[in-house]
Amino acid sequence: MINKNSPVPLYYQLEEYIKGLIEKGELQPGETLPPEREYAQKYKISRMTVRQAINQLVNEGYLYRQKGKGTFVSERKIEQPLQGLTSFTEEMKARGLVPGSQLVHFEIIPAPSPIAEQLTIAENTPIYDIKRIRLADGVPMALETNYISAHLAKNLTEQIANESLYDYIEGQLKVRIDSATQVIESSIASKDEAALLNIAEGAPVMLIQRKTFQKEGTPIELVKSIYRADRYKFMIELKR
Amino acid sequence: MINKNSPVPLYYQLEEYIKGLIEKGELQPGETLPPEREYAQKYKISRMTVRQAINQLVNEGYLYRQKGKGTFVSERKIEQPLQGLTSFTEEMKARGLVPGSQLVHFEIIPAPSPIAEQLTIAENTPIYDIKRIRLADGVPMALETNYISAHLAKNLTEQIANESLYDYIEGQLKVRIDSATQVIESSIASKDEAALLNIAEGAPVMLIQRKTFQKEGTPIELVKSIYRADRYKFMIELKR
DNA sequence: GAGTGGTCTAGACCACCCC
DNA sequence: GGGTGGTCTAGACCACTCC
Repeated sequence: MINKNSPVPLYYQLEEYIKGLIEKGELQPGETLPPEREYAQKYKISRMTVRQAINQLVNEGYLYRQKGKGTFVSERKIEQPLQGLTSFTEEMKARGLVPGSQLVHFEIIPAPSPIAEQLTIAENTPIYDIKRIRLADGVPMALETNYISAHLAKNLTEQIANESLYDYIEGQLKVRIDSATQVIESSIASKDEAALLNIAEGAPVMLIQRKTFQKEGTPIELVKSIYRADRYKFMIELKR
Repeated sequence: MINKNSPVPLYYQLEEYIKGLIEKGELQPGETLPPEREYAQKYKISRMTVRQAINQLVNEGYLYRQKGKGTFVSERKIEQPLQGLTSFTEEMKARGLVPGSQLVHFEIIPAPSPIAEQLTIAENTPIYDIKRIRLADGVPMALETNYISAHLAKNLTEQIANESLYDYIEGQLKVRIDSATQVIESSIASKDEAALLNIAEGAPVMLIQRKTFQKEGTPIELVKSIYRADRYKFMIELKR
C-alpha cells in the first residue's frame, strides 16, 4: 500500500489509501480507525507522517478525533461535487447534466471605476466583458457576465470564452484559482433577462456575484450570474 | 512572546502572535515572513512546531507559501464576521443591527417521515416545531422554522426558543455545532409569508434550508428560513 | 551555492479515557 | 495502568528559487 520509492509523499499515499477505504465503505461511519502508532509500525513510517495524513482527512471532514479514545469515521459522507469552488461547467457535469454556452457579448472595454476597484487595477484599464447564456442539457440555466483584466487574460478569444473559462485560466494562463467570495441575492427577472433565459418577466431569479482570487489574494475576475430559480438551487457546506 | 511554561501550546502561542502582527498591520499584505528556521532559533523551539503554527494560518487564509521563496502575508483580509457558520443572532450583531425575535409557533409534534429521515431519528419521534419572525432593528427580516429532536433538546422552553437557539444548544446542551449544509433558492412570498414579513405577496424571497451537524456527523437540527430579498444578501467565502 | 519551504525520522512526555 | 491522541524535539535530505 505504501511505496517508499515513489515520488508521491508518504503522507499523501496513506491519506489516499484511507480515503479510499472510507469511500469504498470498507471503513464504516462511526468505526474506529486503527491507532496512529499501528499505522506507523505497519508501514514502517514515522507517527508524525501518519498524523499528517490523518490531519488532512480530519480537515476535510472524513474523520474526527477524540482525545484519549481514538479516531473515527464521520457519519456524514462528504458531498464531493457540491462543496468548494467550482465553475458552471464543472458543476453541471457533477450533476450529470451536459453544460453548454451561448456567447451573446464579447468585447474589450475600459474598466469602469467600480469594477476596476474590485479587480484592484487602474480605472479604464482594458478588461474583457463577456456575456454568455449558460445551458444545461440545452436549456437556459443562467446568464453569466465575466470581467477579467485583458492584461492578465492574454489572447483570450471568443472561441475560448465560449468554452470553460476556468480551464483556460488554470490551464493556459497557469494562474491557480484559490478562493472566491460570493454574494447571493434573490431577485426577479427583468424584461431582457427574461427573454434571454426564456422565462416570464418578473419570475424569481438568483443573483450571484463572485470574485475569484489567487492564493496571494490578488483578484482574478468578477462574475455576475443570474440563475433561473425554477431550475437551480445553490448548495454549500459551512464549517463553524 | 513565547512562554514555554504556559499550558498554552507553543504552536498556538506563535500562531496567535503572528496573526496579531497581521491584524495590527505590522506585517503588511505581500510582505515576506521570516523563515521558519529563524522563528525556531529565535524562540528556541523546533522547526516542526513553527510549521504547525504557520500551517494553521495558511489554512485560514492569512498566509501563503511559495516553495523555495518564502511565506507571505495574503493580500486580502479575511472577512471575519461573514465567513463560517453563524446564527441569525450572531450575524445581525456582526452587521451592527439589533437582532430580535417574535415567536409565532411552539409545539412538540411527532416527526413526519421526511424530517425524521433528515435528522436520522425514527418517524414520529417527538420533535420541537418552532416558528419565529426574525427581526433586525425591529423590522421583519426572515421567517424561521426550526426542527430539533425533543430527546436532544431537553427542557427547551418558549422563553429559550425566543432567544438564541445556538447559545442554548452549545451553552446548555453542551452540544458542539461543527458544520452545516445549506440549500439556497430564490422564490416568491406566499400570502401567509408575505403577511408575516410585512411585504407584498409575490415579492422575491430567499429560501434557505440548513441542516447542522456535530463533529461526528450526527444531525442536530433542521432550519427552514425565508428571507426578504430587499433586506438580505447572503455572503460566503469558498475555497477551491 | 545559499536559502527557502516540503517531507520525514525516532524518539519523548503529556492529558485524557476506559477498565 | 494501558492505550489513545496532542504536543514537541533535533536533527536529516529533497526540490525549488534566486543569484
